[in-house]
Parts: sequence; C-alpha cells; structure tokens
Amino acid sequence: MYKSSTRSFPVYDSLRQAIIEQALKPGVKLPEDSIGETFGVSRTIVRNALVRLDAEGLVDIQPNRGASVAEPTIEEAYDIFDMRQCLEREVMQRLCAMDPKPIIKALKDHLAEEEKYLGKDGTRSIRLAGEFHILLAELTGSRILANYVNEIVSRCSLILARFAQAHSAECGVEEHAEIIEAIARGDAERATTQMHSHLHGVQDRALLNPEDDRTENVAQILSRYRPEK
Amino acid sequence: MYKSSTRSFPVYDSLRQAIIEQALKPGVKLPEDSIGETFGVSRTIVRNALVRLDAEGLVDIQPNRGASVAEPTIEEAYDIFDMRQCLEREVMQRLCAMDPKPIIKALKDHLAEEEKYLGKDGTRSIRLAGEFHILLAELTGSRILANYVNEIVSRCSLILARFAQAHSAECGVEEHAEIIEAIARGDAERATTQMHSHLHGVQDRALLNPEDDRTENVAQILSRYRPEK
DNA sequence: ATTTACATTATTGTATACATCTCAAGTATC
DNA sequence: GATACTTGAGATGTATACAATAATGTAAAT
Repeated sequence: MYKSSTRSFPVYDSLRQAIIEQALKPGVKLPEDSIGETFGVSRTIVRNALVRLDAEGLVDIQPNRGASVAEPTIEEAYDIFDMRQCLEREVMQRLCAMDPKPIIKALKDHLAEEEKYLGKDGTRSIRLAGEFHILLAELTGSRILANYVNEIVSRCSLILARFAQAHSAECGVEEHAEIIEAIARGDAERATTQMHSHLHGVQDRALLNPEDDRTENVAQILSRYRPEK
Repeated sequence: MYKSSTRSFPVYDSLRQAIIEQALKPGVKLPEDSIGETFGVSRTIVRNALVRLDAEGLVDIQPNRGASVAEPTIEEAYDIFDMRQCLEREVMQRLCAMDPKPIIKALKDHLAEEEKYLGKDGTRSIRLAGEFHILLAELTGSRILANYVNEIVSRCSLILARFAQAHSAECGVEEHAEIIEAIARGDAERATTQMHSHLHGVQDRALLNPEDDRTENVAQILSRYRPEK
C-alpha cells in the first residue's frame, strides 16, 4: 500500500507521526495552506495525505470546513479498544501456532530497545511500546492483519491523547516480557489472557479516569473559572 | 467518515459498487481521464476517490502507472478470510450478549428480502447476501466494528471475483437462517461456530478451486499457446 | 532480421487559478 | 441592548495547465 515514491507520502507520514505522538492533539485544525508551506508542496499534495488519514480515522474531514485531528468520542474509544482486543487476540493465536524461535529472537531484540530508553527518552519510549504490538502483528506473516493492527494502535494513541492523563496509560515493559515468555512456551491460552489483561490495563488507565471528564465542553470548563458576581 | 456532500463521493461509491459486484474485475485499469468523463468531473475528483479506494484495499495505485482494481494474491486471500473470521466472530459474541428482540426483527426482515430475490435477480441476491453480514455488524452498535466488517466483506467480494467460479461461492440463505436462530436463543457458542463454518464454506468454494489457478501471469498462460518450432 | 535509439502518444504528478463556502466581525434596525 | 443582516477575509472545492514519466510505435544501424 501507499508507495513512497510520491511527494504526498512524507506529508502523510509526518502528520501521522505527529498525531500518534500526540504533538498534534485531537481537534487541532489542519489547514492545507500552512501544511503545504511547511513541506514546500502544493495543497493538492496535502489534500491527498489528509484524505488518506481521514480514511484511517486519524483525521476528520468535514466538507467546506477542512480537516482536523480526529476527536473520538468515549463510545468510539471503547469500541476501538474492543477492536484492538479482538485483533491482538488473533495475533496471539497465530503466533503461538508458529515456530517460536525466530519470533522470540525478534521480540527480545525489540524488548532490549524498549528497556534501553525506558525513563530516558519519553517520546521514544512510547513509540517503542506501540511498535512492540505492531511487531507482534508483523511476525504473524499476515500483512493484512499487520496493517489493521497498525491502524488500530494508531487510533488508540489518539484516544490516549484525548482521554488519558499524560503518561498514565503507557505499556509496561515487564508485561511485554511476560507475553514473550508465554509465546516462547507456545502457551496460547496464557499468551492470550496475558495480552488481554495487558491491553485492559492500558484501557483502564486511559478511560477510567473519573476526575478528568474531557467530554465536557468549553462552557462547562470555563464556568468553574468564572469570577463571582 | 467520508461525508457525501462532495462530488468525489458518488465516484467513489460507484467504483466501489462496480468492483464488489465484479463488474470491474481485478486488474482492470482505472484511468483518471475516462472515469472523469463518465461522471462529468475533473481528474482531481476521480483521484481522491481512487486514493480512498486504494486505502481500503480495493484499488491498487502505482506511482506513475495509475490505478487498477486490486489483484489480491492467494496468500492475501487467505489472510483476508482469516481476518473476516476474526471480525465476524467478534460480531457474534457481541450480538449474543445483547437484547435479541430488535436484532432478530431486523435480521428476519433482511432474510425475507434475500429469499424474495433468490434465483431471480442474481446481482441483487449476491449484494443482499453480503449486506446480511454488514447488517449483523451494524446491529452490534459499534460503528468501528461495522466499518471494518464492511471493508473486509468488500475485499472478500474482490477475492471471489479473482479466484472463484461464477456463483460457486455465494452465501447460502439457509445458513443465514440458522445463524439468526442461534442468536435468537442467545446461544453464543453455537452462533459462533455456525458463522465460522458458514464463512469457511464460502472460502472453500472460492479458494479450493484446483482447476482454475488464476495466480499465473500472462507469460505463463501464453507459454501454453506458443506454437511448436 | 534483430536490436537499439529516438520520437510519439497517452497518462499521471503537481501547481495554480478561480469559484464557492464558512465564519466572524461589523452594521443597521428594532 | 439584542437580533438580524451584510460584508469580507480566509479557507476549501474544483478545474485546468503544464511538467514528468511510462508505454508504444518507428526507423536507422548492425
């Protein structure tokens, strides 16, 4: 998909990266003009990139109103996490039915990277944690599955940006290690439940966040700051 | 997603429909000019539609070579069917945990439609059969899940166009009825296995087709037609 | 006769111009 | 002071022009 030999790919990729790293927060407007200037390309190019991101659910294009970073509702957030559970469950099933040797090697290498930057480089750390899940999907050998997982992981990042407190919902490195362990033993049952609770943990920390109800609108927030009459 | 108030939507939708109804067969070139003339729009519009279809896996855009209807390989075909199994399993799980009454009503109405056109209007019959699965997904209430199912069902239609003999791989109406029955009883176990074997049947009829190896390329085919020296 | 080089044609890639729409600020009216 | 209307800047929607590339046809060279 999406061959890189076009000028719109770098724009697409940069926007995507910025969104999943939460540099571009949900709701932020993405004007074609200014983005085009930034990358030195015309609106035509930018537009194509935005259309693609819209198709992936990271950007929301509204007719005559332009594009902005998508703002998943809390209901969508739950549905997306459910979807992720469903997909990553499939990943576990497939991996545990394969020859574990090359898989474990690749995973342990990645885990080493994760540990290397743990606590040092926050952004990189988060990215690596996400890429662990994508690596798992790629190791199944199904490009289709890997693409879907890639997309859904991105959308989860967007959800974290919208609902979670900073850093509250990161993946734990130890949990990744336990998942690798289960795959190494070919224990599909355990690998699956392990992954399930891992993802559930991330979701909980992201969405069960009673004191931070971001679904409230500007008026609600500002009413608390209004001086007494 | 994809608001319909733009001129590119009708183009997108028509192309999509033509592809899943197998009027546009895998590999067929989709030149921007001629499509634009057909719909009375400029290449700009057509291009956007094609980009979207490419993102959905129904169209393949190659740089400087234009777009054509995607030609999934046999490996991708298997992966896509696996994916579909995974998604529709999730649909069954969710549906069986819900109040069956409104669900069953909607499904039976749809089934009646299917029966109405069975054997009469082939194209419509196929479309309705596909829409049964999409309806199931929509009834879960998860727009996310419904979108993914919608996409994957389309891609399966593409696979049938590429690998199956005409009409050999249609959904059976009776099997749909049995699935409805299982949901009505809230029997998640049975609904799931029922759906699984239903999809497996479709897949088998599509892909286990020994005498029709469409993965061979032009060179391979022509080698058989080459006259003796 | 085969191959190579060049010319031609068709198609895609990209920028830009113009039309159209949205939104907000300002104006007028009540 | 509030509401409705007007206006204009800024942004998007779309068509089109031109550049770049790939595919094809043709002719010269060996």
